[in-house]
Amino acid sequence: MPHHYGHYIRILHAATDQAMTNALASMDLTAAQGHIMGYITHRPEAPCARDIEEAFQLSHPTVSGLLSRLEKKGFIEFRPDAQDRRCKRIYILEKGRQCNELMHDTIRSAEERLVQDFSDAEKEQFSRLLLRAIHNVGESPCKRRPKEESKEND
Amino acid sequence: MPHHYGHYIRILHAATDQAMTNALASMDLTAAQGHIMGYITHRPEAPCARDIEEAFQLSHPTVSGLLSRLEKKGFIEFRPDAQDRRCKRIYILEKGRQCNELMHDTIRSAEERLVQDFSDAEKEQFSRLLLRAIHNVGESPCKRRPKEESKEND
DNA sequence: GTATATTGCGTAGCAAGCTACATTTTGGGA
DNA sequence: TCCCAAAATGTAGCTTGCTACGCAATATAC
Repeated sequence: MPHHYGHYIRILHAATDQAMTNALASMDLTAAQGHIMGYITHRPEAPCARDIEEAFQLSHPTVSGLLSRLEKKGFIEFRPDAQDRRCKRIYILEKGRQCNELMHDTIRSAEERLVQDFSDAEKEQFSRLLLRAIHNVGESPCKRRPKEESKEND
Repeated sequence: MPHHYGHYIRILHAATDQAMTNALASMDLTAAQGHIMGYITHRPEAPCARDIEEAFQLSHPTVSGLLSRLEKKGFIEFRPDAQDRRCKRIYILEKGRQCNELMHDTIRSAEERLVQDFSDAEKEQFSRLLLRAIHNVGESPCKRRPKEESKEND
């Protein structure tokens, strides 16, 4: 009897996404936007769109849309890079910095709720199985080649 | 150190969805459309949109859009119910029936690939943990109340 | 039998994902 | 130097998900 992993994963994704979006609604952020804000905030250097595409495995148009909505709402700002005029660096504005703590806690507690009745061993196992499944499927949606050299540190 | 389940789940969902969509592309079906076709096909009675919303936990507009695209491509057909004029029953057309076998195999092998190096125990565990996580999150996206009475059989 | 609630569907409008293509800038090679 | 490839972004157009409406038909209540 086959297990319907695809179905479970779709349901689980929809549910977690919805839960996080609801939890962040008071801050005027969606789940996707919140995760990106978290990434930008705890980066040492102001990232550009490309960095976010890499980190979240998302296509450029997707990231572009998310960032433009964040900009329109006043969470972030674009400033051109002095060295490379192709690249627009992303800076957090005051409004973005304000909701950082609350957002971080909100996301963390949503993560914890997901596995609230799991033992430590089960949590480990869940992570391992998810990562193995990701690896098995392969198929990164936006097919970007792996970028063989690891840049100048990070 | 927290595990980023939300992140893993998002990636896994995107990857499986993409893999299934690629696999079904030759039949002019997407993953979402394929799953619905499978559901309609192996139903004893011609279902209506509402049945699909229940089965897949999707909102009415989402299902409505999917079905209208399937209709436009000639996979299905709507016919009004004789008893209840509100309800449009969904019938599979020849084109839909033709790709049924191939589609079923394609989806099944994508499911198997996901857990290709899992032991039987790990497969069981994966299903159990996914279902528990879904239950923990709760939060059904389209908040339809649980329908306290379980209808006549089925 | 009529009034109201429920149910099924349709549509508008939005977010978030994708592909495919164009544009600009950078950088490397002949 | 000059030309072309690679990289970063922009934009058009699609699917899939949602909420929030409204409408028509049925079912229930009085």
